[in-house]
Amino acid sequence: MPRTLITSAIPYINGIKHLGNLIGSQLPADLYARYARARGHEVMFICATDEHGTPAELAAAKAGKPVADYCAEMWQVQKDLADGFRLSFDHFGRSSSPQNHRLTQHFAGRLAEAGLIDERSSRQVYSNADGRFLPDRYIEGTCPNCGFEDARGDQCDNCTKQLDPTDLINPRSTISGSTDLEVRETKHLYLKQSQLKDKLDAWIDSQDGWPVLTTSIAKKWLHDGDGLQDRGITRDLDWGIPVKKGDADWPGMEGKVFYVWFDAPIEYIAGTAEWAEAQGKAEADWRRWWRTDEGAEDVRYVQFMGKDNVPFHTLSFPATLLGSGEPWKTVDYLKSFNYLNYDGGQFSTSRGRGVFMDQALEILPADYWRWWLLSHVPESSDTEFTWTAFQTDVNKDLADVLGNFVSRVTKFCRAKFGEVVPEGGNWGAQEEALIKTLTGRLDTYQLHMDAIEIRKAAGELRAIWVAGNEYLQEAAPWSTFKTDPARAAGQIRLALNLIRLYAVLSAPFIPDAARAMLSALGTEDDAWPEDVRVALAVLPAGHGFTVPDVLFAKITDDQREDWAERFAGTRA
RNA sequence: GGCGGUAUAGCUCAGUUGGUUAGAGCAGAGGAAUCAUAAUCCUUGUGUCCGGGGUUCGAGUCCCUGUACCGCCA
Repeated sequence: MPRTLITSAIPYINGIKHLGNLIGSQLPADLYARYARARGHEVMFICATDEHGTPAELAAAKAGKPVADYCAEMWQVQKDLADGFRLSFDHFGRSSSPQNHRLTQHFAGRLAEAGLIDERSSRQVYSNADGRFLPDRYIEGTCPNCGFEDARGDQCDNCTKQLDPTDLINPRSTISGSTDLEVRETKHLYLKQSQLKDKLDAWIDSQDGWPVLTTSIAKKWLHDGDGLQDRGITRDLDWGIPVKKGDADWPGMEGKVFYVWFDAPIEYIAGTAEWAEAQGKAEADWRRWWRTDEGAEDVRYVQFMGKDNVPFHTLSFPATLLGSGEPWKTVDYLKSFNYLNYDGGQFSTSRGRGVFMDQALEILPADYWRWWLLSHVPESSDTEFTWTAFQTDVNKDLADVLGNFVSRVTKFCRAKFGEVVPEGGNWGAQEEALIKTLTGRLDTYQLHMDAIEIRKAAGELRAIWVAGNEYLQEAAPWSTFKTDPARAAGQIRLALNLIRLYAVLSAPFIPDAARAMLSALGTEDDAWPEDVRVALAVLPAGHGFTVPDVLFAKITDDQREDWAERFAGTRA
């Protein structure tokens, strides 16, 4: 049995994500996980929340809560929304878990032993009032260059000159507004990525068939300018994973934590360890997914992420894994996405522009969003979400082509034969032609899904739905029924089986509707078709069914206008 | 300022390593059917493939250049 490890980029903890974030990693990852399971793979699908760092601390402070409490609450919120979208994670973890603490410290220790970590001193701004060091963007002051009063610590937005926080005149903390700041000497750990440059370069060259987007971004970081730079992996914060060398203390690093980008990808591994604990499994049960010396040599590991995350997954995280000198599983295929734009502009979390995950589920069932987003996933370039396109596409594809097919077949059968699969009639040329068409299209569909060519797969699935309508149109059971009822019965028996086949093939995209279809047909048989001819005979004559409710109600013009207005501006 | 991406039918997008009359879905037009969520099916595209150069027997597809939009970085 093939084994597939799937991870989705982990969403940051502060706040609810918008649809652009969803389609950029979690949703396509879920599609692939569902498909792989349906094809009989043993799948481990991991996601988590990314909880450390200054933004989380500030969001918690704003909410008036301890950061740990805030993160726990927001984790639950994100977990519920993931469930709402039917994201089928085997585990949805937290980067703040004990497992991640241990693993992160372990990796740091291994890297130190390998001579890949440097201690370097730097001068940074400390705020006495806030009791903390301030990252560049949390310091503002007057620009020494142009006199602009709200220049940030890293750059003046007025004259665009790059700044060092210590250059600012009358600097102040943007957290508290305090001007009681001083410059302190502080030591930090740096991961010597530059020493791993050739190894990473060779590793990327050894990958076959990665999307151009992925490799071009990685190559640029490797070769641009002075090449891959060393990166600081620690911070002067309270909230995070304490700096340790494995189990041992790290002299000089007391009170410091690892920087969020260092521990976040390690959470993929830790999340699998969390899964094992939650399932009451042994250590070996998760290690067989991640250690090539403990059973992971036959695992295929696929990552999903937006293009902004590519450098971390092609360089930083592999640097951690390869640099450890241990046989950890590295990614085999990295699927990256462009951005989804909203109605002529960007989705914006800060301005509340666009549709957020909670709002989306308030107005429509998950399947509507899943279908539209997946069939328009920004694979080769940025894509545009517009309400009119959403309305016409969803109405056409889901309501008219698929939903109405189910409706017309089941209702016709009920009217002429009752709610039971009718008996009689044999397959003729039309049926043979349909089987031939479907066999070819199924083959293509699988090819696209295997290659994670999502838009093409969606197009093929839609064509499979259309083939059913074409068949009905040609077979015209409403017509044959008048002259040859047995023939009509045979046609409808085939059409009812077609509904079951559609449920199975569509389930990765629209799991709820798929379940509703199977349920209406009174069957649990959701086996992936090995042979179309056989699959179209699963429901035998005499098998009872019920006419389901409308699968997909259409989106009305009023709804569309209402939503377009509601989500255009600021989030309530 | 540096870097990257994108510019293809009214709209959203496909177009493998350059090769014959540039495609799909939607929208539009015409027709068929009437089982169905007024849902389906068939037919229908005279597009300067952003502009300008160049390489080539041949370029949407490669090179140079200009323009527009969008990101990323410091």
